[in-house]
Amino acid sequence: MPRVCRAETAKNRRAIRRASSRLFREQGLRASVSAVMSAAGLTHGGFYRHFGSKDELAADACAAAFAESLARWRKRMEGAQGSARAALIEGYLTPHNRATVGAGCPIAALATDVARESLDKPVRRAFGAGLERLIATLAGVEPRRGAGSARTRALTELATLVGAMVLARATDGTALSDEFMQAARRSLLGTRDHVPRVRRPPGQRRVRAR
Amino acid sequence: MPRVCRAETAKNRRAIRRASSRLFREQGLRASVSAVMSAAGLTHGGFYRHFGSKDELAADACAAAFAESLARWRKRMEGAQGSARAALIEGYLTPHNRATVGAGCPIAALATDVARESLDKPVRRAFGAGLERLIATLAGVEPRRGAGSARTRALTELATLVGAMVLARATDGTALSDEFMQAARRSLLGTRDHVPRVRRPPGQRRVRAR
DNA sequence: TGTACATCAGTGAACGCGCGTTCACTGATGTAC
DNA sequence: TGTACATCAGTGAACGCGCGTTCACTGATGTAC
Repeated sequence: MPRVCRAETAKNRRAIRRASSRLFREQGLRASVSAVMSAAGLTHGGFYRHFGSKDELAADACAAAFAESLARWRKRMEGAQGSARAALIEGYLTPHNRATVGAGCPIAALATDVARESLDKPVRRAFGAGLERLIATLAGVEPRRGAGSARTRALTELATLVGAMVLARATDGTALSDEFMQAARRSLLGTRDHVPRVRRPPGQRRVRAR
Repeated sequence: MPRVCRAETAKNRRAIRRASSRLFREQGLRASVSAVMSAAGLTHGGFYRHFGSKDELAADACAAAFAESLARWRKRMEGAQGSARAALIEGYLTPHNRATVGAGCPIAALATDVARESLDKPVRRAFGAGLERLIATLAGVEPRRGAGSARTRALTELATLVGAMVLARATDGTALSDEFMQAARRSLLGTRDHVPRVRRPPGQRRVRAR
């Protein structure tokens, strides 16, 4: 079935973007063009009508994954009863998120793959840009606490979240996997057995870690 | 040159182990058998005299990388003037460590790859076993601080270290990369702009977090 | 210690397979009149 | 609005290449006597 109408073409492009965004997160950047096209319901030959190269697709898929992630973060923050920060953290460190790599955080899924790409690859720019947006969101989530350190705190919290998720996934199926997620939740949300005395801003919801 | 003496065979096996341990960390588990053998100074055909499969090699290489890492941690702890914990953290979050993936922490290098392997692959057991040993080391580093939470603290600290390193590598070449390492160092070592009042055990060296 | 021979570590070609990319082809779509 | 035709989205075969693994071969090593 050759030559498809413009609306159909646009729909197919979105399908390729969506499929690649999922498959790259699940399998890494080595997920094949054929697999992506097949998941989008097309044959591999038509790929180059939509993207100039696999590298270009990787950047596009990465950007799409970050956009999706950012939208989810914002939704969680807005829907939070009490601390938006706690809502983000609790929403992140869940067994469901651990299991659904293809729909989850692109940082935890792709950071190592991106690190292995050479510095001029387009996926690096897409990753960096998406990352900066998530950092800004996380840094802005609770404007209190000492001067210029909101960003520093956000960077560390993100590192802890991503590290815990990556480690939980690498140890999936063992008790250690749950331990990583619980430990990070407790530490970040300040349950008493980890950080003894946390000064909690008044009016903030007391969060149960676990 | 066929049939080599036993000492030579053992030496070659060590060369394969060393090369694979480095290449897997650098390129991921998709580093090829040919590349490994070539880096070990051999041709690819002889590989199966040493290992039953690439999966078996991956497990062996992973175990070797963890052994190397554990030895380095212990050395740092013993050589520390002041806080052993601070020595570990400062030794981990360095530009040198960020640049030398092939000789560095196997967790930061391989966790995502391991997470993508199916649960029955031997590399998962090797990874889990090595990880537990590093966790035990980190948990035992400072026996103080509230009852059963040494392990919980170690798990979170490891997540933060690994997350910061992975993120620093993914953003290598940008200012953000250094920021990740500095933020994690400050947070973990308790410089005042992040965690306001840390009770420092007496006699412990005051650490500059850059 | 010396000799005869089986063993087996390493070589390099070959296997079937999947990769990223190219290309001739198709015919419905979009456009010029 | 209708007609003629150029465009181009999608197909499927093909390209050169590298993958993990196998195998016939080699000859120095290790062993049995």
